[in-house]
Formats: sequence, structure tokens, C-alpha cells
Amino acid sequence: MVLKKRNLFEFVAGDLATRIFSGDVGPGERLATEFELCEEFGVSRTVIRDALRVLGSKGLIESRPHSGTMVRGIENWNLLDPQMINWALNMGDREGFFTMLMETRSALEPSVVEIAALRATEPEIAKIDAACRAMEDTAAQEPPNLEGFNKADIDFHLAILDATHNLILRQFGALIRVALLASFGLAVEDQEISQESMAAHRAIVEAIKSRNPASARQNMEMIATILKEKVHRRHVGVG
Amino acid sequence: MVLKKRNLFEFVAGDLATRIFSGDVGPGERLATEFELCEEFGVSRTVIRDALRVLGSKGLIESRPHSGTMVRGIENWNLLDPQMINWALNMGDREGFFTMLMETRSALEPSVVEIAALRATEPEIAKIDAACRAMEDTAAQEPPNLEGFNKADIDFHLAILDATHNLILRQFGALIRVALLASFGLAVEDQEISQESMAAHRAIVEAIKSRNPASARQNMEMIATILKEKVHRRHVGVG
DNA sequence: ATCTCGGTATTGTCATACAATAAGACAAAA
DNA sequence: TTTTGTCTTATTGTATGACAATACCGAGAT
Repeated sequence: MVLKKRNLFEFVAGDLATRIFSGDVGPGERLATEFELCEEFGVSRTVIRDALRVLGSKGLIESRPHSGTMVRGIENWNLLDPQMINWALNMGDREGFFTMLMETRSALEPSVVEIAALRATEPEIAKIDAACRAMEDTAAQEPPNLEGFNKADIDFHLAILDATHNLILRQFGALIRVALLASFGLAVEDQEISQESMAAHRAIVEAIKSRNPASARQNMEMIATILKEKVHRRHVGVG
Repeated sequence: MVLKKRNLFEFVAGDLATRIFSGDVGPGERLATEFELCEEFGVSRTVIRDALRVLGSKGLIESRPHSGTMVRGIENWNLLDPQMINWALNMGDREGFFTMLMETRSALEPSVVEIAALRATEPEIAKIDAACRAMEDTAAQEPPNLEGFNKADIDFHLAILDATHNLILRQFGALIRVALLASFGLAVEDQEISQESMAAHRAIVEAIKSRNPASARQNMEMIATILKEKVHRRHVGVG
């Protein structure tokens, strides 16, 4: 975790989020009072309150006079917030959240690529194509440029999300980016570039170029299947 | 819009969000300085800052010393935040956002119900069943109880999301709830209860009960199709 | 036992002051 | 002229102290 000291309240917010995601203080429990937090972190109440506002806006906590600040039930947490995902992956149930995120991705992307195949503009197609080529190039290097490959992989999927021209779907890209970046930091070792997956990526590009949503979906489903197996292997620890 | 006067900063945040979503101040433009906002709203700087922290945590704005507070590009907005959806629907491009949300829903729910059919526990199935029955009952009333029907409809889809046992997917339910509640407030008049849709809902319940994910998906796809037509009609103004 | 009421802990809001930051202007040097 | 560095200054960041509003909790009354 990068401890950029940008703003004090961001640091405090991150630290408090840690405690919540790690289960240190669970739903329904009371956080320390603002004064106690001031003393503990050695900062002014201004900073503490800024941090609490941030956590509150993400549904993590709720403050009321006299009662103090309570951790809300997990069903109220805005887990679709990229920063929350980051916290969850870094401090919470890493395996569980990553699995849930990849499942969401598998559920969404086949339909997404279908839409993208219908709507992508020429420049957007060019971007998708370029990302795919970057994947191929980095994979062909000797030894394979894993870091470059992973970045190109992210670019590929984000470019497809952009091509839907749907702002909501596009926001899912932020989640995927955070999740994949976090996962690369951990599991670079079990990264093997699947020939099958690479072919499916290329096939998707061609399908989008020829405006063939059915083919695009089909190949994305194949990628999802491969991904599911990979996550499962990681889960089981065979990686 | 309920102007609950809970906290001052929530009111200020909502008002500033209005300006941004309505395009009053666009990406890249500078918001008024904190002092100016203090005078304008007649509140202390504490309140203004609390509001800015909230908007900042949702990716709407970015503050820096000397430069002031800038509206960030729309690609940074956390549009998957329920409150943001609410603002967008109430003050922004209502039609556009609603369409995008329904498209996202159509993309996601067929896969979601597939997962739910595999994982739903007995109590969860009972909840889904109950919501479906509530839809049927309210539809059968004379005249049809539209408000009750809509609420039951939401319950139905949220119950399915819960049955995935996936916290991320589940959070998506919060978006759907906000979106549908907002839409009902506006478009109650063109709500007609489709017999076809009702049958598909019932078929989904049966499919989940008999652990038949393929059938569940198929029927959810039918609902998505009907929904797409409805949204399109509304868009074209045929409603 | 139940209700009323006041004490009190905690957050909500205000006011003021100073520190840190970074943009922009201006001057000095190449 | 261009570049570089310094200085000024506007704006947010942080600290401090005070009071208001809120709502829990217990004491006392019925």
C-alpha cells in the first residue's frame, strides 16, 4: 500500500477503513469518538471529521450525536466504489472479493462486448485492436513481458467497455482495473499466457470489426470460462 | 426530492451536485472558492468542506491549494454510487441515465439469475417466490395496484441478486432500487402490466426451485427484451 | 411498572488563525 | 529571446476553541 501523504484525512480514512474491512470493528459496533481518534492519530478534529465524511459517503459508517459513529451493515457498503474495492482487496477477504469481482466480470462482459460490437466507432475499434496487438507482442517476447501483457489486457477490456457508449457500464472498468492491478501485484508467478485465450481476444477484435455481436459474445464467454478456471485453480491453491 | 434537513452538509452537497449534473459547471471548470460558497449558502466553512469531501469521494471534484476546486471529467465520476444515480436521475440527463441503467440491468441479470438458480437457499427461494406472488396478487386487483406491483417487482429482482451470495452483484441492487423508485415517480401512467412478463417471472421462480439455470436465464432474457422495448417506447415518446 | 424530565455525552456547526501549496508574475541570467 | 529562479499571493489544509443540537439514560414522580 502506497502511503502517499497527500492529505492527512485520506490517510486517516484509509486506516479506519482498514479496521472495518479487516473485521477489527464489525457492523453495529461503535467506532472511537472523534476526540479519541484525534488523540490516537495526533491530528485535529477537522481531519478526523473529513475522514469520517468520506467513509460515511461510501456507506461504511453512520454518525449521530450522543451515540457516536457506528459501522453500518455490509449490505449498505458501496462495494462498487473503486476505492472500496481497493481497501477490500488490500485489507479484507482478498480471495473472496477477488472471486466475486471476477464473477461479476464474467456475468457482464459477454453482453458488454455484444453492445460494443454494435456501437464501436472506428477510433474505438482501433484502440481495441491496438490493445490486442500489444497483448500479442508482449506475449511473443522472450521471455514474455508479463507486466506489459497484463497492462495491455486491462486496456483491451477497458476499451471494449468504452465502446459501449454507456457511462454506467464504463464505470465498471474502474473496478476491473483496480482488481486486476491488485491481483497482478500478488499473483504474477502463476500467470501463464493461454494460447486459447489469446486467440479468443483476437477473434473478438475481428468480430467487432465485422459487426458480429454473436461471435464477439461467444468468444468473450470463452475468455470468461478460462478466467473462471484460473480463479478456481488459484482458490484451490494449485496455481 | 425530499429535502430532509438532516445535516447541512448533505443539503449543500446535493445542491452542488445539482449544478454539476445539470451541466451548470462542467468538467474542467472551477467551482466557487470555499469562502464564496460560505457566503452563498450562509453556512460556515466546516459545512462547505464536509460537502466537498463527499463530492470528492465520489469522484466529482478535486481540490488543490491555490487552484481551488475543479470538476473532474465524467469518466472519473463514481456513477455506480446509488446517491450519484439519484442525483443523475433527478437533475441530470434523466432519459439517458435511465436508459443506460436499464441496459446495464439487461446485460447483467440473465447471468445473475443463472448464478442464483445454483446457489439460492430455501429461505431465499421463499423470498423470491413471495415477491412473485405479491406481483401476481397486486396485478390481479381491480383496479391493479400499480404501486404495490412496482414494489413487489423491485423486491423480486433484489431477492434474486441476494441469492447470488455475491456482495458485489448484490450492491448493484441498490442502483436498481434507486433507479426504479425514481422512474415510478415519473412514469406511473405508462405502466401496463404485461401478461408475458408476468409469466416469465413465474417461470423464473419455478426454474430456480428446480435448479434449472438455463431456463432461469432464458426467461430473464425475455424480461430484458420486454424491458428494452418499454424503455424504447418511452424514449420515442409513444408511451 | 410506566411516564416525565433533566443531565450529559457526542456529534453538528461556527469562528478564527495560521501553515502548506502551487500558480503566476517578475526579474535575472544565458 | 529563452530559460531559470525567486517572490508574491490566492486557495485549500490543518489546528483550536467554543457553543448548539441531539438523543440516550437514569432519577424521580405517578
